[in-house]
Amino acid sequence: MTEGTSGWLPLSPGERSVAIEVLVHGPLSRTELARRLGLSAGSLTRLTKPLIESGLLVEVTEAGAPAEARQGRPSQPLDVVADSGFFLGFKITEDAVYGVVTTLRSHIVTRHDRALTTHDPAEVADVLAGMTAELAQGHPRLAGIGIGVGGFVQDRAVVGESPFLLWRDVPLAELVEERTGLPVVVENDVAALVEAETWFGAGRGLDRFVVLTIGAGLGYGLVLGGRRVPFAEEDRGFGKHWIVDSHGPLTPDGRRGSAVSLLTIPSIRYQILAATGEDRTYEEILARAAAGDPMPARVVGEAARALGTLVAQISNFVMPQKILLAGEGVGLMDVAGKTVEETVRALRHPLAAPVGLETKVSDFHDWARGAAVLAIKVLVLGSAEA
Amino acid sequence: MTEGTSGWLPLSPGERSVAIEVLVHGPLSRTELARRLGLSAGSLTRLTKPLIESGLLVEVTEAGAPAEARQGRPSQPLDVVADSGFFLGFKITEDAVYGVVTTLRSHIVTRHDRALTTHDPAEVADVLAGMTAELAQGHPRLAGIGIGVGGFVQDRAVVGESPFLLWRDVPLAELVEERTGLPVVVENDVAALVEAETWFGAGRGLDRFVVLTIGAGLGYGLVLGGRRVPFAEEDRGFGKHWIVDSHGPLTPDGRRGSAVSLLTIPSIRYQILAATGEDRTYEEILARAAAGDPMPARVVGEAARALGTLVAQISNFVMPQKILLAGEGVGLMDVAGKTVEETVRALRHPLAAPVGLETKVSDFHDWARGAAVLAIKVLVLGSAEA
DNA sequence: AGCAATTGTTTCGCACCAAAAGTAAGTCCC
DNA sequence: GGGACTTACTTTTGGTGCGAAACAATTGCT
Repeated sequence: MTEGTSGWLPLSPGERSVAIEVLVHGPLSRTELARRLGLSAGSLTRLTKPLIESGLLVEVTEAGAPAEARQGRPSQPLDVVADSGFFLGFKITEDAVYGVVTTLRSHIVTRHDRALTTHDPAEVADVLAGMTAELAQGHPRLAGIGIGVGGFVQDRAVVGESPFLLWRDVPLAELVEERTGLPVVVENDVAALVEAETWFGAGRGLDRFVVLTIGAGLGYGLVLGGRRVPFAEEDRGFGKHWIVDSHGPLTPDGRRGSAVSLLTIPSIRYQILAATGEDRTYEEILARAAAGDPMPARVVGEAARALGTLVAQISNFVMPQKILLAGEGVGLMDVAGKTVEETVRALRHPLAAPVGLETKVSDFHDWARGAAVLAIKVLVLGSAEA
Repeated sequence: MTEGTSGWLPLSPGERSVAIEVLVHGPLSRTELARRLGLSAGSLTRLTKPLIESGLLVEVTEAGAPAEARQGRPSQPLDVVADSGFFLGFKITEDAVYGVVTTLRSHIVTRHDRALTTHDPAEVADVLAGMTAELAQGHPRLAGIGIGVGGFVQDRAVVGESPFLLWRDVPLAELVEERTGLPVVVENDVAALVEAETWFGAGRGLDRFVVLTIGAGLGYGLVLGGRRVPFAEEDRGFGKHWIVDSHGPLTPDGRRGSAVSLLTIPSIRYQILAATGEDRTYEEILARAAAGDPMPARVVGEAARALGTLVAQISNFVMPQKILLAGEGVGLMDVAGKTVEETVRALRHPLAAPVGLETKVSDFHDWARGAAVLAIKVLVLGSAEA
């Protein structure tokens, strides 16, 4: 199962930086790489040679678009062989496991989900191993597995605490490794998504970047200096009960105007249920709000103002170049995006640089992809960062 | 003027890290340094030798307190020779220049101030050069000058924009260098103070740390991963008009509840003047508020709630281990510290880790000291970071 | 005195890199 | 169409910085 692909591991620091640069920023010539990495031309020859020999990189002929044919010897761009290795990403939720197979470039090749009927760690590991076996059939060159879990994860291996699975100190990486024989990386789901977006997504190349996810709960990830800032408390969920409006409506958790009670999907549905007695889906509520139905419009408007307040506060204190709104609950932006933007404007200095807001509706497969990207990051690049 | 002291420049990266560690964390043995820096024992012998020969470090005999006399060969702690070089720090305000002489350890040796009657760049540089000449009499071994200015500073050399001096693109470092013959580092005053506190002050050794200054204006500095996060907008003052309470009182700048209009000394004095017709000093207002005089108590309480809101929002999104409140306007904490803490508690999750609040009343000499520390950082350690 | 523990030093070899010189592969222009 | 030029890459060489391991120094303990 682990045939062949183990050839390009491990990488030296120099090789790693070359691999990352090509992986993230597409085909690049050696000279261009030397410029970006601050190395000499000679070093690039030395560093790229083993990467090409191991099959991770290839010289592409760029027959399609030579762009501007300049003077001198033509450059010889290098690119990663996207299918030189495949990675598995899993996202574990309360009642299902979502799995994807991705290339080195994090493109999703296959999806595969399975319901979860138990939370017993060994049985969950069995489920993951079973899904791995099935997915391995179509893609023999699996190089590693990434698993995203809501909760606090230690050392990218042990689930220290996961409230919804009722887990404490479960060595999930070990359990799955011994069943599959593949290297496994476990990480908090939000952290994995943030890493993925920083590398390949909305935060690519940015210095200051924030990810805010809205779904069953809220997620918050901060990237500064191009690196994710680790917050232990955050993964435990303590940090998220932001009070955005102490004059706001009283909501289920008994605290006025907390972001969780105003913004998350269950809270919005609960508010409608409590007010009208009708149990509507999130999409139905958004549609009615858009249509002008007063009650849903009020709840959605309140949520939009809460979101705008959060965005403004984040902008004020972190000053990101971009904020990515992700998760299943960002449909809000389609209906009430204008309210969000107005709220942000009202709470910021008129001369402050406008914050870039990007919305990305994501389903559970995107979370799984995030976990796969983390596996790529750790396994291909040798767990550079803690 | 620049005799002798130029011997220990420049340092290699390894030597630099050793110098910083000893400078910041006091006397350390070679073995201890090897442990902290992740280097081998042999490397420490190699790295410390030139530092000792140049006179920057010495082996101290620690005759005073051998603490626990353990088994084995006794360690040989190294310490910086604090008076192997002196540094000048200046803080330029609208109507005065404040100067200090500090040791390598940033202890203030001498203070010297002078009124500023002009804002012409050349004349200001003349004043700085004159003060330098006077201070150099008592301390011949001056190694460099640091200058803190409110406003936007480029490349630690050019004042790009300073509203209160009405400067644009003034090459202040160059002007002072050619008058004194000493190397000069110019930086935004808040940035310099943050660097100083991160190195030698409240933020020593912390990973996540925030500085909030209250005075004629507000200042905000963020340290993550032990490094200050640079915000270009921040230095321009755009980021600080945080709206902390959109239901708050209307204040001079025409926007409801901005932090500047609720918290800064001029704003508080203005509020009292507008309400009572009496022009009181900041200290008088605080004293009256403490005594229970309703009008000052209301204004001060409002300020305390605004400060608490800021602290809570910063805690929520940056999760610092400590927030330092500095500047001339933190006397507020003595009178209404309880209100601040209550506000913070009300706006955070009950299970969230409590944020460490530290208050430090600072005068303009502390700002000047911050500039001196930056000069130490850049000049001794070779401008490691941008 | 002998042994263990701990710190610091010396020596050696390896990994990595920059500089410089050399080679390859194209364009430009008379 | 053929030399001159330009740019990309490779090879060679030398230097730097580091770790590993052997060695020396200095103490406490028995």
